[in-house]
Amino acid sequence: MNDSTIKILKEILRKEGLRYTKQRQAVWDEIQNSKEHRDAEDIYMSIRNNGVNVSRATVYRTIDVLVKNRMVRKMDVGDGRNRYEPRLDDAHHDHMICVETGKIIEFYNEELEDLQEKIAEENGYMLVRHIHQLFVKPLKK
Amino acid sequence: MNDSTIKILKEILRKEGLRYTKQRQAVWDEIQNSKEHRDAEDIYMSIRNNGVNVSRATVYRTIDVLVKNRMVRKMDVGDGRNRYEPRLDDAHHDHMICVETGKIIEFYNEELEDLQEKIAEENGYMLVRHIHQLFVKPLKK
DNA sequence: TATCCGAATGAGACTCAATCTCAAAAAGGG
DNA sequence: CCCTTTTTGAGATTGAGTCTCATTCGGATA
Repeated sequence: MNDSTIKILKEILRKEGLRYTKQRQAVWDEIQNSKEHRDAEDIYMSIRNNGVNVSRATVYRTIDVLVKNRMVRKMDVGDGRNRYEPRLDDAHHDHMICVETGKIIEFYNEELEDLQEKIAEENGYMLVRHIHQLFVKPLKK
Repeated sequence: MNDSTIKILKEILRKEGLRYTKQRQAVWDEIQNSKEHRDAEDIYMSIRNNGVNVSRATVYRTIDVLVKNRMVRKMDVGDGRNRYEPRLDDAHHDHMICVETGKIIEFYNEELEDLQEKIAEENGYMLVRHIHQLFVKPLKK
């Protein structure tokens, strides 16, 4: 939809030795244009409703490329369906999931990030990535 | 297999209004007797190999009861198959997964635990539970 | 210990997200 | 425009996990 992210996508596809197609562009547009945490089916349906012909296979295949290239973050909410959100250059964050409302709250805590690296190192490892979800419920007032 | 854990299991089943059966005992024995992080199919096959007749349905149903009653911890390693480990009275811990060898290392860090509660509270929530996995690779020496 | 009834079991059907297949369509360099 | 290679898509397949329901079993009661 906007010039700069089209260029980013083309750049990544070239780097991966893949071709630029309207389906791949549509998948990236769809994820990029909504900050929500959406599942693959939702993304697939939205693209079709926008009039672009695409298959589930292509949606999944494209998401894999985007995840690998850090354009999209894949998150496991624990209900069997992965959720995806755009990454672009925004900072890393983790998620808090309200067990009563299902609401997803993003958070970032520097101390937490540092601590994780420290723990990995203390065990002789280097942190590659992490999954961190807090399941919470509202504090009663 | 050992008297005290049989009593614990019977106690839980009674509390839940469920009957004590050899299948339920076998599932608990199987999980309890190995400190590994095993998947349901693995547990199912082991029980059958030990000569106890059991179905997958019963294995899954029993695991749910054990998880609910904190006898077993269910963990999502991110490959689509949940792993289970005995809990008994051992302290809580998180997991570090080596992306090169697949090895699972357990860790516990008090500071990390406190920090998570603090983050939840700062957002107006109470921590119920959390998922925390560090994907790591060995530090080169 | 025998009876009885609701709970538990198991074989296999089913669900559903995700992956795979492969013929047909499209990309893109020449 | 051609040609080769990649991509696509419809639908089949996979696989973890759940559900169904006729049959079996636990265990309270007498």
